[in-house]
Amino acid sequence: MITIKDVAAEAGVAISTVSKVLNGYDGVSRSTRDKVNNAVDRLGFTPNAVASALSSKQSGRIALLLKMGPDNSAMDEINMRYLSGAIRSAMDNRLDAVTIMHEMISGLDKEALISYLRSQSIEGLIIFGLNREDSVLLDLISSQVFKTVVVDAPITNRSTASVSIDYAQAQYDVIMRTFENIEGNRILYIAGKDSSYSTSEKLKAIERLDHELGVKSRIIYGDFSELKAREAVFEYAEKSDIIACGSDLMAIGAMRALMELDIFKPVCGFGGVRLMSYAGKQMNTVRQDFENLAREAITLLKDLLGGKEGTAHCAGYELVRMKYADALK
Amino acid sequence: MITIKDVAAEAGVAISTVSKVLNGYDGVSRSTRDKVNNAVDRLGFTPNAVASALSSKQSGRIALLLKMGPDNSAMDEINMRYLSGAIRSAMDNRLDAVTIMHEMISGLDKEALISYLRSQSIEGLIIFGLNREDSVLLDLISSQVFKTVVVDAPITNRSTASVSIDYAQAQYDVIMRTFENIEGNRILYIAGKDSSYSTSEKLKAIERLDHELGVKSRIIYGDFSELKAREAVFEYAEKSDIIACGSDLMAIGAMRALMELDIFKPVCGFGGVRLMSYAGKQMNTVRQDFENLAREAITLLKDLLGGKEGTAHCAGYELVRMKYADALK
DNA sequence: CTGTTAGCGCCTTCAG
DNA sequence: CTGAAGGCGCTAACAG
Repeated sequence: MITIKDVAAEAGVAISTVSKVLNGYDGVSRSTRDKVNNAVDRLGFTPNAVASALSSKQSGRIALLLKMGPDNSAMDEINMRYLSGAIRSAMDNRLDAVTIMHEMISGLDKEALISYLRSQSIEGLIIFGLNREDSVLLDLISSQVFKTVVVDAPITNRSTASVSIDYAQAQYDVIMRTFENIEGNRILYIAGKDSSYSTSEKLKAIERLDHELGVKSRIIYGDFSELKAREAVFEYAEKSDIIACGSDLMAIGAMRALMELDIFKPVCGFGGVRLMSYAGKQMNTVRQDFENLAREAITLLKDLLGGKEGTAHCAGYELVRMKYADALK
Repeated sequence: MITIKDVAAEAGVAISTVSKVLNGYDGVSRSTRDKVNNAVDRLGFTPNAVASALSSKQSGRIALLLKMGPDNSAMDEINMRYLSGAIRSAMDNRLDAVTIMHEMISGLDKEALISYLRSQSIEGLIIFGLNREDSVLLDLISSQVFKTVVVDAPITNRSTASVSIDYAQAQYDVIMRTFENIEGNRILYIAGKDSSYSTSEKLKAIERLDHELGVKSRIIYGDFSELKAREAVFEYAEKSDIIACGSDLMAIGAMRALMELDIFKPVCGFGGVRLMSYAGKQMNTVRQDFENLAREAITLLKDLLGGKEGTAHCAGYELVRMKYADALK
């Protein structure tokens, strides 16, 4: 293995000088910088990240915490988008991202978790899919031991930032669009989970609709399950004019149920996953750019690691209409 | 941060002794071992993996190479299964897994890639989704610079092992089952990609059917695309008795096309992803246990890192019939 | 602007 | 069976 020492010798300078140019510090003349860079190229030197981490006490390692959830393809699709965005962005930011599934650490208490993360030299965390039931994680966040970015939950403190879209507005928008050309004002809202932060936000949209437009809404918790959404539709569809769902997967379940009942009611979803194309009819949904959300999360984390304070950020979304053709690329 | 030194002091022994019990070496008396372990617990010590890696020159880091492929949920589902299995298993084996997407390194030539992986202190690779067109990776494998396990491609050498299911047999089995109660022997086989190793294997099943049963088969390359499978069906379904597809996604496309044509032909897929439930009718498919495949890959890699030679391994599969209810959990 | 010199935390011979 | 000592490759003051 060829080391910084070899480079120094090759370039005819001191070891620390090499380190400086490698790390982009200033205080090195143009000419020595060139000498060093040439030596690096000539020798095909690549710095040893481990040694660097040990020495600088900065590993640049971050953990991506994903929730796999009960097996379903929609969740997989979303997680994959998150991952893809986060990993790429981490690479661009010279951060070293390891991914961890919630279940892998679900047995640990706060102390054990901290100790585990420390032993992995993890400096920062990005938490996807956090909800109010994740008490250990919530504690971890308040402890402020690690710099963390929470995606889709409005939690911040000095070392915690958050990103998400404006769920209340997005949910409002997609329902409004779905109301176009519809008579009636009874909405069956199939919400996600009580413990989900985004679900609470989305429910604000329903409240707002109630007040602003005198909409009559019935709220059922579908727990993000296709099956439960299906059952809700069997039970309440007749008495509703539109069916709004807190997730695309539930929208699929709802649409399938309607088809079996052989009645038509407009349905809207939330998320914008390709899977939705399989619902059977085209539907409105809110498309979240999951990759971008992850990228923003990385940027925020980088800032936190750089010493900035945590803040809440808002990402964009888009209203779209998905149909089977969307699945065909 | 509390170090091995503190533990040594607390336990009243030398640093090296602590190191030994930590790493499970023998040559330490039962009583000192206990003293050390107690000290570790009392202090809540967790070893610093970075220092350990630097010192031992064994990072225990492996890279998981995933191919995201053109956006589709089936691929996401499979990748997520692979990842989930690999990451968990890596954790159990005290390996540190980082995931890398093929596209992130697609611009690099062999040298640059080696240098990149080296700089990340990566010792081993697990490559998912390799095909004959990935020349840089193929070169990397033959160079034997890293211990690597290839999933789903029969490549081995002294430092390369492989795992996959017996595609030829599995494809044969699922087609045979689909032939049950069907008259006729004309099969439309929608294959994956020419450059895919598993596709070649699956095609052997067709050959075998031709010889053994006098089946008349027409082979079309669908490139794993739902759309292409759909088009193939529009063109050739009438002249076929069953339609066998090299992937579930293509099977979905095929089934949808049949429904639009309003004719019925049995269809079978391959993979066993939940997504298949959305095809519209129940279908036979080969269910691969992707998580397990990944776990086996990790085990093999661990062996390779431990000095064993590379070998080819075979994993199991199962024939199943998927229907919409499967999507409902 | 450049070079010298301590460590970072742990592993690993090699004496004792 | 235990302890002392010398690195691993790099960073970061601190002199020069």
